[in-house]
Amino acid sequence: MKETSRLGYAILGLLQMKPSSGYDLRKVFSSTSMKTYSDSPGAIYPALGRLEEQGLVRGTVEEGSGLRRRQMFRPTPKGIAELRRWITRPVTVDDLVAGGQEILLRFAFSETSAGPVATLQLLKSLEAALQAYLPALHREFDALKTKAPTSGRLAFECGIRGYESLMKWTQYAITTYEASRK
Amino acid sequence: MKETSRLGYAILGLLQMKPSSGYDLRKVFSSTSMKTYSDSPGAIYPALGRLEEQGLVRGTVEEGSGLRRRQMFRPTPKGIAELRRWITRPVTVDDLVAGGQEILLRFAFSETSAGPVATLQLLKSLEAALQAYLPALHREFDALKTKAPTSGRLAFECGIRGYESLMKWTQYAITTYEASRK
DNA sequence: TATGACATGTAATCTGTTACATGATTAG
DNA sequence: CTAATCATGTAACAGATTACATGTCATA
Repeated sequence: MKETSRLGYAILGLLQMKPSSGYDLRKVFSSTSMKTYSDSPGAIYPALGRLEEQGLVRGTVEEGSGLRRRQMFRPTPKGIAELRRWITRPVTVDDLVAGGQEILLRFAFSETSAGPVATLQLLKSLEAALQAYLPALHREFDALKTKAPTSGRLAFECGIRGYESLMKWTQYAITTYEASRK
Repeated sequence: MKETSRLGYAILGLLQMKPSSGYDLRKVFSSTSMKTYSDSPGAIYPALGRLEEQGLVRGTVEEGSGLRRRQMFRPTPKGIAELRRWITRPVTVDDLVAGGQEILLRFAFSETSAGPVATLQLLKSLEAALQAYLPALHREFDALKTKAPTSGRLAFECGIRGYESLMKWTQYAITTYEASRK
């Protein structure tokens, strides 16, 4: 079985929070802060089709009296399990290099989909991955510092700051979660 | 003429700093911190081919005595002009939403390709875009704060912190640049 | 001489973008 | 009645991934 794309997981996560039609999903993606994902019908309807083929979601046409034709999608038990599997797998350095967007998506759905314990585990896993990655980045920066032009050096610093900011957020999120569990 | 992809500009920028073969480029992309871009031959060689078709680079086969067959690529004048055009165009909010990776790439090449004045302009443009975007993000956060679950709220905060960190870096970079110009 | 690194490429496939197409329903 | 919005899709295309294919050169 082929792997599910990031858009696929984003859709699966949204459906798990609230059954929706393709059009509903488009609205979510086009409204701010989820703009990273495409709101184009040419992306969403095929993605829904693939998820349905894989047995992760099921669509049912609504036939209310005066209602427009509208297909509501819901995750199947298999879809819910797959979503949880994706969310709870450990964070790797590759996940970080890829930009952290996927991790954030996993985190955003983790509470409703996998529960607070799993959420905390995800955060700890992220912290561990960052703790492993940051020193390597610093070493690389020290090596590059002398020979690169100013703009290259600053660009690298931007990346490092980004990861450091992510680390601070992670620790803040862990604290918040641990406080709310008491 | 079709638009050049991000990978295309990354290649163009690297070639402008140092003429390279496809294999050289793969090594740059596979070695740390440029891992965002694909180091697979199936991405790089076609990308080089497209750039050559568009007249932005030119490849010449090296025929040194005992050397292996090796094609070195260099940007053409047209390629250099196109790179500068891409670097110097103003930063939009859409650029920010897309994740800021493209902006960073533009910045990384800006000094060698467009000069320090253009680099400073790019940074100022980025600052302006952030100044326009951050208040909107905060408003959206306030609206979402009450109804979203903890994980959703925290995920949003992560995004905001990222942009704030980027803003601080931008201001730091501007200061650095202005100081070095004196 | 066989193994592994260097170096370049192609083919199948998947995903997403852009643009177009269709029809139902509601508001003015 | 007509325009806008709701709602769903398709078709052509571009770009990337994966896996495979090919051949050169150094070295053990």
